[in-house]
Amino acid sequence: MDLESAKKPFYNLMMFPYPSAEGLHVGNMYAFTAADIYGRFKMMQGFDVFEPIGLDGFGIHSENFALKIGRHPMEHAKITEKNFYAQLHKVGNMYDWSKTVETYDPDYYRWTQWIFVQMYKAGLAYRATSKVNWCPKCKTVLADEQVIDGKCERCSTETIKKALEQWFFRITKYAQRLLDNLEGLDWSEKVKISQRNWIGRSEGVILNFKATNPKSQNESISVFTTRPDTVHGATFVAVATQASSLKSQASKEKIGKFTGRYVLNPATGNKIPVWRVNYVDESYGTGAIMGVPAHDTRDREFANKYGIDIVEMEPDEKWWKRAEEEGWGKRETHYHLRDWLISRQRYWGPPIPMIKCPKCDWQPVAEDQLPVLLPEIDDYQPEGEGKGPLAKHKEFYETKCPKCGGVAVRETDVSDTFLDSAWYFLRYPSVGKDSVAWDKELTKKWLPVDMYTGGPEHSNLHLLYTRFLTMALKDMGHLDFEEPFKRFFAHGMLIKDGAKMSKSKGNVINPDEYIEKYGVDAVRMYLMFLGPVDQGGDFRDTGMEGMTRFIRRLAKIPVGEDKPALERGLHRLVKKVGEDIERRHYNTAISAIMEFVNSVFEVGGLGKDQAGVVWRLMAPMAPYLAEEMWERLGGEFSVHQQRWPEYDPKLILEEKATVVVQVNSRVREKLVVDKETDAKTVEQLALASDKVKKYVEGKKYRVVFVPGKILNLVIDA
RNA sequence: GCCGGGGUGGUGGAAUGGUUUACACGUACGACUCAAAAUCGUAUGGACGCAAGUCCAUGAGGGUUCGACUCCCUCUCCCGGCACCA
Repeated sequence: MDLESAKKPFYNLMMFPYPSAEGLHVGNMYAFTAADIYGRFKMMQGFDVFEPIGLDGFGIHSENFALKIGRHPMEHAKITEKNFYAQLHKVGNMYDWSKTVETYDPDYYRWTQWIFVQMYKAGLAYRATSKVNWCPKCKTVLADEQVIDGKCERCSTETIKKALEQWFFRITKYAQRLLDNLEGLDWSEKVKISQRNWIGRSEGVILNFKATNPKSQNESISVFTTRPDTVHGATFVAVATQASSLKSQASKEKIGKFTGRYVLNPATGNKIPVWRVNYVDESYGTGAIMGVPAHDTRDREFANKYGIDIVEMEPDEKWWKRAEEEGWGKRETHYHLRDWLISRQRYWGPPIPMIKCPKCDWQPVAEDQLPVLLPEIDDYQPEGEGKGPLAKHKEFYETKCPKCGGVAVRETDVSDTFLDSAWYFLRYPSVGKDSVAWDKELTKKWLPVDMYTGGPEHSNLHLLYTRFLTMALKDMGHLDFEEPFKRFFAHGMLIKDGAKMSKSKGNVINPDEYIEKYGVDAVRMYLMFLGPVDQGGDFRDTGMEGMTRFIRRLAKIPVGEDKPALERGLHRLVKKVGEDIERRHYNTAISAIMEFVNSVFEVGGLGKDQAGVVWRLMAPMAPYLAEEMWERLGGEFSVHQQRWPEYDPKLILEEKATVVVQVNSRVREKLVVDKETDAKTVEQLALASDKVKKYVEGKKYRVVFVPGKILNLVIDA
């Protein structure tokens, strides 16, 4: 399809996979099939559907794997790319293979770096010292997701926090907008709630606890609280422990030490002690809290342990007001969202395009000098000491200052993988345009994305980063929309025989084997038949056999004269399948087709036109079979270019209806009558039946009647 | 702890106020076959019963309603996410 001339653009995007060496996971195929069916359906409805695919092959996941098997990440990327694309060609999706994106391709990361420069120029990228997760054994920085219960994901060593100077993106500046915009998005409530929690807005008050000695005001302590209405119960103030002292987030035990100081409770004027405790996070709020044992369970636990006073009280709204009026409190809104840490002391990522000059400080690399190529080096293993492998390569980092031309050094850290994937959807339509990150006209035409399909596990990080970046780029004038995905559909998880698939259990399905054995259409159909895609499904080999049987049966349908007896059923099927695909309930669309096919065999076959309708209904789900059957009917190529069939609403209506006759809400009889038959007539018919008569004879009853559905004779006790 | 999602036959699931268990898997029996596979047919929630039939059943308990898998309340278990969130 020609993207420039398309009339009714529909951008059908699925989250691109990161290519593991094991190859395409059946879970990928599950998600991609679900997305592809929707895209093919939209195409048959007359949309120009753009459905691209690519690889998220830069970053720590791929790098770790390469390290593990001792292969150079660059070489590894080439191998996995070949395998992945070969596999992706086999899953029956209508990808636009002329527009692929690989995040490790210099033609791509050139623009990832360009975005970094734009962020820097806009004041949204800054440097700060931050504590990162550090594994002493692997000597490397770990991402938060790689730390599980305080331990390194790879070697189970207890991780520590290490202070390093890093690059950050100022996502917190957009916290409120990220929150507000959620309202207007056609996303599942689940994902929206997850984002709201992640952003974690809380409204509270900064309260000032004055020092006991009025002269030493610098010994006052400010705390942040969302519950100033409990301030009169505060019997201590707790401040965070020093970073140096042990603070493992795994430990549930409350530990503290009295500082020897006292402050005054602003509400009561009481003198209360100041403690250092391990359960206060120094990076949130003011790094100090008021301890209210009567109201907060953690504070109570702590007070009990150290014998601190507990003043029982009830929350009192008046303190909100008095705090402000009397000047010892100030309303503030806080967010739990943290700025996005971009730096990675690793090899396999885009070098951050910044240069440090002794005279001019940090300068961005000139845009016409991008990309800063990632050099092919042999010592790519992370070694620690807070620096990435590139820091060992003079030929890489020695450069000149873009501003003064003096001797300067490049940044040797690379950027986070999440940055690679935070803008790829902008690139797809513009692949091949070498002079811009994205073409203005194409972007106007194709974006934002109409339908985005992917895993719910990306609700917080990936989806928040893309939204943030899109907003920032809009504010800089590079885009004219601020929400990247109009609709987001989260698929569920595919399991095998009731258990999560994992390498250690050895129950991971390789889609290639199944495609080889059963054919891609049968695998697609089976995956979609398991249940609603948003709920996930349980893959069982016996079920796979069943679907194969169905497909064989389909191919055997005798086609001849139209069967009038099937006409109504066919129109109903068109309605049902269309509606089910629209809401991504492919499982019930398939059952409906199965039911129809069962009825086809009852009447001994299908008319040619009728068959044509069925094959078109099946085209999105079973693209090859539908094509073949369509061709056999003599239909013009291709079935996928045909219009989605229409149904006649009048033909769907039955003139007969089954009315269920109940006595005291228990089913006693079923009557087939004209749809419009009135209550009296149905009642007469019902009473003529012995099954009803024996329950109501000689008794008084009242009648509940729903035309065409229910006649309930209620004998009141 | 908080926030989501869920609990329906032997299994995956269907049904969003009106015949619970669609569709499929599995199982049993039968047909075809020398035999097996494949295919086709029949049956298949539970209890009692020769049968007609009756009663019970959508995690547990209660409520609303002529009628509840569906709506409301309480509880419970499973799955997922977040978490010393001040």
